[in-house]
Amino acid sequence: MDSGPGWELWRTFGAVMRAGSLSGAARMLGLTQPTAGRHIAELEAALGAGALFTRSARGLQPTETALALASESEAMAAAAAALVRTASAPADAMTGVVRISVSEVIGAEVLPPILAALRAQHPGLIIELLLTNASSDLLRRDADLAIRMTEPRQQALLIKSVGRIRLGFYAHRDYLSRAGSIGSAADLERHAIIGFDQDAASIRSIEAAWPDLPCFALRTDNQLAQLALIRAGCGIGVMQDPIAHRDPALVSVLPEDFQARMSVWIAMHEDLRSTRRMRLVFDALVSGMTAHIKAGSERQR
Amino acid sequence: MDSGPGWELWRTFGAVMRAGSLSGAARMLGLTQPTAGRHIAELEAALGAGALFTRSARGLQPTETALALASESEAMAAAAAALVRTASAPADAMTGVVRISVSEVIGAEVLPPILAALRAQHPGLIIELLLTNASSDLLRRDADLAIRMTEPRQQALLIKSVGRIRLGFYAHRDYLSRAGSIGSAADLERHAIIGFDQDAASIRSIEAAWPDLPCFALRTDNQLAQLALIRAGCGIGVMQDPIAHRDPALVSVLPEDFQARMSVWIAMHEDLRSTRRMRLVFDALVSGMTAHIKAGSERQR
DNA sequence: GAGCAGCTATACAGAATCGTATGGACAGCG
DNA sequence: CGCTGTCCATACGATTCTGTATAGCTGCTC
Repeated sequence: MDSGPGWELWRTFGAVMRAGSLSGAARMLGLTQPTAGRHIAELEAALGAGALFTRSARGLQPTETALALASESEAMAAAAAALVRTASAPADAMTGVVRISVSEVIGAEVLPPILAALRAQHPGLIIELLLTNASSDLLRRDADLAIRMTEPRQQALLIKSVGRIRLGFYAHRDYLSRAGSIGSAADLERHAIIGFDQDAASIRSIEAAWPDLPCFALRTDNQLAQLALIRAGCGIGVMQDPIAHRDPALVSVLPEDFQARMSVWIAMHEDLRSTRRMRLVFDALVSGMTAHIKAGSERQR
Repeated sequence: MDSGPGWELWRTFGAVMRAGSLSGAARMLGLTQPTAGRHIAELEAALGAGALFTRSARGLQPTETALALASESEAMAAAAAALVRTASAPADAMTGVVRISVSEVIGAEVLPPILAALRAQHPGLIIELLLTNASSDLLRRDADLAIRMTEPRQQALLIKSVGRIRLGFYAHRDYLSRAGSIGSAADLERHAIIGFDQDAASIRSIEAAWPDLPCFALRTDNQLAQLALIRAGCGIGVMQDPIAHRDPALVSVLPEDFQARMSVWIAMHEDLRSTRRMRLVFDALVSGMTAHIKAGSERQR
């Protein structure tokens, strides 16, 4: 039985794909360039599917065959990383690594206090935050846990719905006193709206929710920057109610005309159920996010 | 940057998990027992999460920590196997390995002629058939393509619906002439019904479709055995119309009272789109299954 | 209880792998 | 144009890893 080429070869293959050169890959992995070169040569010989790369003096360029392997190679790397995480502590311990995938806003604005409380109780926990708006793959184990705004419809995932976050338009009161307050939606024409730049999906969802919105005056795809712009009094933008309500200087704009809700789920791979720290963090995220959503329904005093 | 333990160590870890012993794992991988033992020891040292196995004179028993790693380890092995498959030929060639996951009935009764025609056109294709009724994981790449009877609701999958297969009750004419023909559903009480033994999901779906069915007289979870029993004249059972119609000796029983439809999808991982042979087999499955379903709507002559 | 079969652990020699050192090629820059 | 930085390919010595051989343990069978 031929069990294929050595797995170490696949590791350097992945590194070469990402680095674009043997030397770069060797630096990544703590090897030397000749070793990386030997690995690739051995891999090509073992596969017998022709060359994987075309060598040049400024690096290795992947052939079509190598490109077809790219995503699968990353999946293997993700699996290896997940193994290391899961094995970072005994399964029944409250120590070790947990990797959480969340959106930028949640990760920067909502999670820190939740995680702080969690780590105060369990100092051995190590949290890795993967801040990305593109939903990374839980099944592929790019992360152990995830907070999702779209319902994960996949088997093999442990899912808990925690409610819906209210969204609204907000502006700093200094901005409003400067640019003039707003009585009706028609007044928005005179105002600076903060929105997205190129993120087509977000733009479309905003347009779907509020079709008669004037076009964005300030554009960025970075949602944290949007929040900062609002707080700095640059204009009017979309904000989660619970986040806005923390700052008394932020004023809700046309709360009747512009509101939306965003459902929130916490998801975890089923296999992690028996790993105690994963379950612990899962429960902490559920209760923390529930509290966060609840805070949004109360106005600041 | 510490990039974790060597991937080869994970490979022997997986083998030890499956074999239950160092010696068995070594035989699987073409290594020797001392090497396997060294690998595990090195892995335990590298992870620092305590022992992965408790050694005994009759093998290695996984600890809870090791059990938590089992499924992820298999995912890594699946990724490695998928890499070997994808790299078994140049991406633009019509040769190489394609692994298909299908149900036992489809795999044994429907696919063979489709695959025969395909291989006649492209002799370089190597087909691996994974016959399992439990839907294996496409995202985890246990297989490259799959024929599914439930709609795959996952991103990153290329899905094509090919229609619905009609199901009905059938019996061999010899059986009916021996046991008496059937005029109404009440007559079924006197007859031998072929059905499932322990497969709770299948039993429930049958009961949902035909609530007033007498209990099964002949039981097996192996659907191929069910077909064989029907063909041998043992009794009445559920059969796909297109399969039944091939054999003039099979007679439809109460076609008005007992009928159902089973939707069929062909699914493939998105990443394989650019691999030409995968696309080829995908298209062949689509057209082949479409033809199969169409054949079910015509009675045999 | 002796014998057998299966397993793990250890010692040591051989083989495969790796790193160092070097040469050659190419692109960017002053 | 020459210099520099980066890259790949090759040769050779050192290290690491692997396999063989052996001892010890356990459970089963006769």
